[in-house]
Amino acid sequence: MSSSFAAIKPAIKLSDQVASALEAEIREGRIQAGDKLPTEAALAQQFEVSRTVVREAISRLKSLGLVDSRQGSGVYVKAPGIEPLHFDLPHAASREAVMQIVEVRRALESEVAELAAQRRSEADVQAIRQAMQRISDAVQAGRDGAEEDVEFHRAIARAAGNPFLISTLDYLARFLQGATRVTRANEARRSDFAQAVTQEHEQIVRAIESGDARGARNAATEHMCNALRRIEQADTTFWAQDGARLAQPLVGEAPSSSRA
Amino acid sequence: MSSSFAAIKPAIKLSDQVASALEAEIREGRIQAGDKLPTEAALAQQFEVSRTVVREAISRLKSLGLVDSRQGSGVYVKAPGIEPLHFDLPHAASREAVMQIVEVRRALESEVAELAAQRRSEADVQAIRQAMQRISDAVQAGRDGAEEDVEFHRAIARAAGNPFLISTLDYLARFLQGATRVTRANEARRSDFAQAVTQEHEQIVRAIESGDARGARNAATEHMCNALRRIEQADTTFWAQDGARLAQPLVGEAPSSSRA
DNA sequence: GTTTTAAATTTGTATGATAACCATATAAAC
DNA sequence: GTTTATATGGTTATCATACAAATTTAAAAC
Repeated sequence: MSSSFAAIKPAIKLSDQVASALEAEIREGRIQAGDKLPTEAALAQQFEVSRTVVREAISRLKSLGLVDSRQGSGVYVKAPGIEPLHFDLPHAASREAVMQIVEVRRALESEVAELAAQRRSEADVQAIRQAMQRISDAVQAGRDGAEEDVEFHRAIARAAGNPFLISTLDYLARFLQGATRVTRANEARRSDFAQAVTQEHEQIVRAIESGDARGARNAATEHMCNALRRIEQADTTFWAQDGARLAQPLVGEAPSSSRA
Repeated sequence: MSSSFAAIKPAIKLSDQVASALEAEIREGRIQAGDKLPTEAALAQQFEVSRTVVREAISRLKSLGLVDSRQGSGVYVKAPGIEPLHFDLPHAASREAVMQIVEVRRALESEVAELAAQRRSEADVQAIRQAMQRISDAVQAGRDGAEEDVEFHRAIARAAGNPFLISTLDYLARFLQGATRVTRANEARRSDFAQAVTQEHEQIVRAIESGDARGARNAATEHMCNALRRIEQADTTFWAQDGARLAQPLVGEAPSSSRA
C-alpha cells in the first residue's frame, strides 16, 4: 500500500449512460409529462446500442417512477411526484450532523409532547407507562434499553395522533440509532446519568397524563437539550474528526470484497 | 361510466413478479447482506422464466439499492440503507392531513426561528429582509406571492444554519404548496388578512434581528397557528370531504389515457 | 356514421451467441 | 518461497433475432 492509487473506473455501463441521458431529458423538461418517448427501437438506433440496453435503461426509469410503459403503446413520462426526503449518509454521520439532527428531533419531540398532553386517551397513557416500564426492565436485565427508549418515544408520538409526526420521527431515529446507543451505554456505566434520564421521562409522562400541554413541551425540550449535552460528552473515542463515520456496522455499504 | 367497474388486471408482468419475489427474499432476511444470490441462469431455471426477465428483475433491485452486480462475479445484496421518508399522497392530500402536516411544520418553523435568532449573520438578516420585500413586491404586482413566501421562510431556515431543518421543511413545503396557494389567494381578496400576515412576518424578522430567540420562536409559532386557522377558514368549496384530493394539477399522476 | 375486421406498431418475453470480467488453480521464472 | 505468467471455467454485459401480446391505426363492411 505504498502510494494508494485511486480505484480505477468501474467502466460505466452502457445502460447507465442511456438511463442518465434519458433521465436528464426528462428532468430538464425537454420531454414533458405525458409525452411519449421514442420507441425502444428508435432509441437503440439513436444511442447506437442494442435494444437490450435501452430496455434496461427504461427499466431504471420505471423504478425511479419517472416513466410508465404500456405494452403495445409506448413509454410515457409520468408527472413528477414529490421526491422523498433523504439525508445523505456521508454527511449525516459526522458528529456535527448528528447534533443538527437532534435539533430537528428536539423540535418535533416538543411538539409531540404538547399534542400528546392535549389529545392522549386513557389507552395512550397506559401504553406510555408500559413502554417506560420496559425501559427499566431492560436496564435491570443488563441491556442498554436503546430499543425500548425508541419505543417509549414512539408511544408518546402515537398519543399525539399525528401520523406524519410519527413517521418523520421514525426517520430521524434511524440516523440517531448509533448516537442513542452510545449515550445509553454511558448511562449503563453511570447510574446517576441513568437516573437523570428516567426522571426526565417521568416528568414528561406526568405532564402528559395531567394534560399539562406546556409542561409536557418544556419537559420534552429539556430532555432533548440534555440529550444533546450527553452526546457531546459521550465517549470521545467514539467520535473521530469531522468526516468520521458513525454506526458503520449499521449503515455501512456492502463489503467491497475485491476492490482494495 | 355506468356502474364503475373495478379496473381490470394490469396483467402483472413477469419481471415484476420475479423482482417482488427476490425483494421479499432479501427483506425477510432469507438472503443476508453480502450474500451472493444465484446466477441469472439458475434463477431463470428456478422461476421458469427466461434470463431476460431475471435480468430486468435484478435491474429493478439495483435501482432500489438492494443489490449490486459485479460483472464476472455475481450479484450481491447490499447492506440495507436507511429508506427515505415519504408521505403517501393519497392520504397526504386530505384536509385533515394538510392540517397535520402544518403541525409538523409549526414545530420546525418555531425551532428554526429560535435558532436563526441565535445564529443569524448580517448577511442572513439582509437576505431575510430582501425576501420579505419580494413578497410585498409580488403582491403589489397582483400576484399571490406564494413562491416568495416559501423563499422567505427558506431564508430564515438558512440563517438557522441547520441543513437538515432546511431539507425537511422543503419536503413539507411540497405538500403544503396547494394549501398556501389557497390561503394567499384569500389574502389577495382581503387586505386585512394580507396585512395580518405581513405583520406576523415583520414580528418574526424583528425578533431574529435583535437576537431575541424566545420572541422569534413565539412569533413563528403564532404565525403557524394563524396559518392553521386560515386554512380552516379557507374557501370551503376548495375542500371536499375527508378523502378529497388537494392540488391535483400539482401532484396528480400521469393522465391515464385509456383506462376508464 | 358506426361497427367490424385487418394490419401495423410497440412493448414483453424467449433464445442463443459473443465479449468483458472475475476468481482460482497451475505452471513457469526468478 | 515468492512472484509472475498462463490457463480455465464461471458470471455478468451486450448484441442480434425471433415471437407473443397488447395497443393503435386504418381499412372494410354495414
